[in-house]
Amino acid sequence: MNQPTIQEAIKVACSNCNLRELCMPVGFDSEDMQKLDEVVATRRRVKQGDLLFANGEAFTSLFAIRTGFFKTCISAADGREQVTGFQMAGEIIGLDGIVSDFHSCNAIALEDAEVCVMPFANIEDLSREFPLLQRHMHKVMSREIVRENGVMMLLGNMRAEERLAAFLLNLVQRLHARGLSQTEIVLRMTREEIGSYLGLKLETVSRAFSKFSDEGILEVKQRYVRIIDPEALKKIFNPQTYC
Amino acid sequence: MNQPTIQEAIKVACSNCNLRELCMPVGFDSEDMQKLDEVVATRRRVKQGDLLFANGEAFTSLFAIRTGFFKTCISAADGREQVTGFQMAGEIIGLDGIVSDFHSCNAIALEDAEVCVMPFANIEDLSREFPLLQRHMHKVMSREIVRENGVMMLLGNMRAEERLAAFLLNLVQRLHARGLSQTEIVLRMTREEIGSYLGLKLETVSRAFSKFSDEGILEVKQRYVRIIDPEALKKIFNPQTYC
DNA sequence: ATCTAGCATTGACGCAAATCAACATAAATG
DNA sequence: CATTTATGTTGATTTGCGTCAATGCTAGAT
Repeated sequence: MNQPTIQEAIKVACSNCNLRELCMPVGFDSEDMQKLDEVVATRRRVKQGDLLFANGEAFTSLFAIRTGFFKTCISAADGREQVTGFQMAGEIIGLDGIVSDFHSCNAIALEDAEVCVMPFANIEDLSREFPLLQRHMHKVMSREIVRENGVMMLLGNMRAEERLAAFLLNLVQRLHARGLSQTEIVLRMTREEIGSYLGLKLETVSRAFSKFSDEGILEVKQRYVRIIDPEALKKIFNPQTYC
Repeated sequence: MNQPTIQEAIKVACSNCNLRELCMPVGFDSEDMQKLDEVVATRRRVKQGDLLFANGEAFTSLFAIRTGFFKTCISAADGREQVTGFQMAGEIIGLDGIVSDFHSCNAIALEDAEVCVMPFANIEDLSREFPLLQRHMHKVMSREIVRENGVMMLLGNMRAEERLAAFLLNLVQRLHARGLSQTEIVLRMTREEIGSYLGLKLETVSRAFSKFSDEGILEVKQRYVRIIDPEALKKIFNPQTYC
């Protein structure tokens, strides 16, 4: 689990990457885009279940996910775990490490994955040269702060079914932005991992899925989920908007 | 409540500010420090109960707190509120606005306060010029991400008394870093605001205070709190570290 | 000094989710 | 193929916190 994953010295180019609009700022001419390719040093493959980085590990790079699906989690001294996020293609992972030069969470691949390794020194150097990149990085970090604010609302104020509805709506929205279905999901995480993220036990997550299924809102077959009635889901997520 | 607070055109200098080590990077020579003063455009006073900025308001500036105490909170469509943080002197507030150019939370002064207005354009311009400032801003944002990760652990995994213990320990630690007592606090927020931050109802917060008081861990008189037994508090916050 | 409004404390009771437990299903392995 | 292991579902019961309600405390207003 903890052995270093293979560093692959394949030079890759953001300029040719179909995920560029997700990871990188827009508005560059092709000449600047060439220079921007320098943020990515290498790619790295991470097998399902393996760590991309671990709590306590030295921070050197951010990672842009090319393929695959990750979870980040922190654990208390007594072993309790909290999943702090699920990350998919085009998203940036590793921001937690900047403040102390050490990572403060574990990033684990939930399926075989490939990431672009972006040494943070490169990012900072190029950010000083390219205001568009600087702005982009600021937005990436601010977006993460705002996302976590939303999770706090979820954990502090919502009941189990509201949390699951919010989670599913967020997930399909992000998948849809990547060209996937708005209604069909194959979950990459277990009920326990969903529960950890949502501050619930796995049984409660399972029951909420079953309830939604009984009510005709979802079709659920283990990891496969189809949203039959998205409006009903939105109504559960935020009742007041609809009543 | 919502009328704009007075913009004061007092030119102030970070170079002479006793909070500089909290807000600003260290390691500048006096010449660079002069240029760095340009990040702060003006100061602004905010009265107790008034908004520093509001959800939906255009984002233009970050704010460094000179004096006073703030809360930030978000509210759902149905009125449920979540306090996302409490901020004190030397801390930076407003990072939520960067991603969308609009603030996504309310920042409310819990006591009369004064802030340094730092137009974000100034920060970005000077960050390109001064790597130390650039690094500092990245750390400020990363620190906020890591803080929120910790709050997620709190909200997702901990019981009421653990949450309150964690909250109090965090508060005294930050106050102590500002030269105040490690053991005595005068809370700036109500039981309801503490509860909102911790995902609890005000009655539960009050009961936890009373329990700690009964057990001889705290002395509690309304907003005044004295920590009699810090070790016991740490033990509650994280049992496994001590057993 | 007295009144008032906002905040805090405490008790009784109810409920949503946790816990405990049994079983079902699917994927992994020999 | 059968067997093991991980994951998921469902039911019965418990419990920690929420809800509702009454009362107390304190600061500021008059």
